Amino acid sequence: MSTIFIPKHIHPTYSNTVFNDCLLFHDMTPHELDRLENYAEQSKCEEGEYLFRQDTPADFVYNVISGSVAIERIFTNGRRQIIGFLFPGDFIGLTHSPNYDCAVRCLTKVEFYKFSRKRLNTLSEEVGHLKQNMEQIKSAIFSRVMEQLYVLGQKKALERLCFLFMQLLERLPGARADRVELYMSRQDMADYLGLTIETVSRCLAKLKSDGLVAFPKLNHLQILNLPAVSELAEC
Amino acid sequence: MSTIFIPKHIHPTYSNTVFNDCLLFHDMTPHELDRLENYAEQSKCEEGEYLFRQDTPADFVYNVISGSVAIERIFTNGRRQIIGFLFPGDFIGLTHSPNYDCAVRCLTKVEFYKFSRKRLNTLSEEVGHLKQNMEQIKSAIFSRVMEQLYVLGQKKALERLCFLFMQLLERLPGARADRVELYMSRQDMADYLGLTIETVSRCLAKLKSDGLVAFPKLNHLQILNLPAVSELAEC
DNA sequence: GAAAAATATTGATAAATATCAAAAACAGAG
DNA sequence: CTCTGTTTTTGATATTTATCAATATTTTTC
Repeated sequence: MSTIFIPKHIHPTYSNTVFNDCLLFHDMTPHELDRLENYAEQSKCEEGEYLFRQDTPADFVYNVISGSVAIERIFTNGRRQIIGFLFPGDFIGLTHSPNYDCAVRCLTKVEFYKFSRKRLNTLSEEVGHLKQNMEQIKSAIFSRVMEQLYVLGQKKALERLCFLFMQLLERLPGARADRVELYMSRQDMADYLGLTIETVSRCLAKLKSDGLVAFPKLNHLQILNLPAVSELAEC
Repeated sequence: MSTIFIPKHIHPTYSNTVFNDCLLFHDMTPHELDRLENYAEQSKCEEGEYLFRQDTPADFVYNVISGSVAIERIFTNGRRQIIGFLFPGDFIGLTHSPNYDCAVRCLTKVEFYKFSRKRLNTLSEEVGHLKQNMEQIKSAIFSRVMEQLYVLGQKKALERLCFLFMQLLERLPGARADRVELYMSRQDMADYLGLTIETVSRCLAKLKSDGLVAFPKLNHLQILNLPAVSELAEC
């Protein structure tokens, strides 16, 4: 598996124990959660910084507490493709390879928990739920990447953007149709969707003039006509 | 994880035990291989038939002995995206989800080994190598899918075709630059590369007229200028 | 082996997107 | 608040790819 962990995630409540409600730690007993908590180290990273770089030792697994990151893959010719965006609750780094095969860049200030991958693996041998949950997360991630293949292979620019919007609406904790915060730049959107920044900009203009969306602020998206945007995204 | 298993694979020699040299069964003792052999059931499937369909119970893992298959994913609107092609030595069906998330269609007559997924999982608990190898295969597959994201997101039609050719050259057992058998139709190539059949056809014509490739027969590709094709594929 | 069916190629044109260039909007520093 | 640098938008045009239609080739059937 890879470094990317993008589970379909219901926003965790970190109230009691830091891991409650989090998909990876679902169904675990209080005792098990306590043990896990001992393994976690909380830390943070500033906007623009990298959590880790491609081809460096994959020693840690991360769980995003707050903020957003972009998963980037650099290719031989130096160009990059953004593989996905991750948000609070999402996991990063559950790869099997010795090195990370992607880089992770912070789009905002990011708070996260950091686990030793080795320890997490050891623990997963002992705690049945943990292991099963890890597998489930991987399944979900792979499923999402396959959907993205379809998006890049078959959809038009406008549809790709709507797809991104729907994805953000579903995955950003606290997002509502009238308030979706876009943490990434237009260039990031372009690199994610396989478009140029100009095409992204023009599609946004079109969606605006058609009354499907509005931008009270540059990075604050309002979806005015959800059925229409959803329809374009599915198509 | 998903149903797709596309290990970077050195053609297995099925001479002594059927599993020798096969990535999944690498480093296993003769005793372990014997045990595994008991779990395998050999079978075959005709061209055009499906090994399995999307959203059906994922009860078996397959290992291709001979022939080629296409991994297809059908989306809500009924359109399909080909996720990848599999060849001798490749594994299919090592998903974690209860159902397959892709369909597998035979491009040719296909011979394969069939394992009960449950049994394979049980065995992987006991045989360290097996489990590790399974993880490694998944890593490789995921890595490949990410590369494909880049291909669909960034490359032009001509480059995508060259990418496919290089992939076939590397992965088809026995393929050489002057003899790459294309088991898929032009439509399959198009659905894999996110193009139309006409664009595929025109790109082939261009590559031919530029002297980079030749087609002694419709599905028999000769790469005449390997550096040039490789260059286009990387780019 | 000839006819029919399926698949692939080619042509003309339209649509979508990229490219290059300039203007506008925005964000941060002082 | 104003200046400066960056990001975004818009405009004009070129390139790429899709679409629709016709022809050619290959495969299948009898």
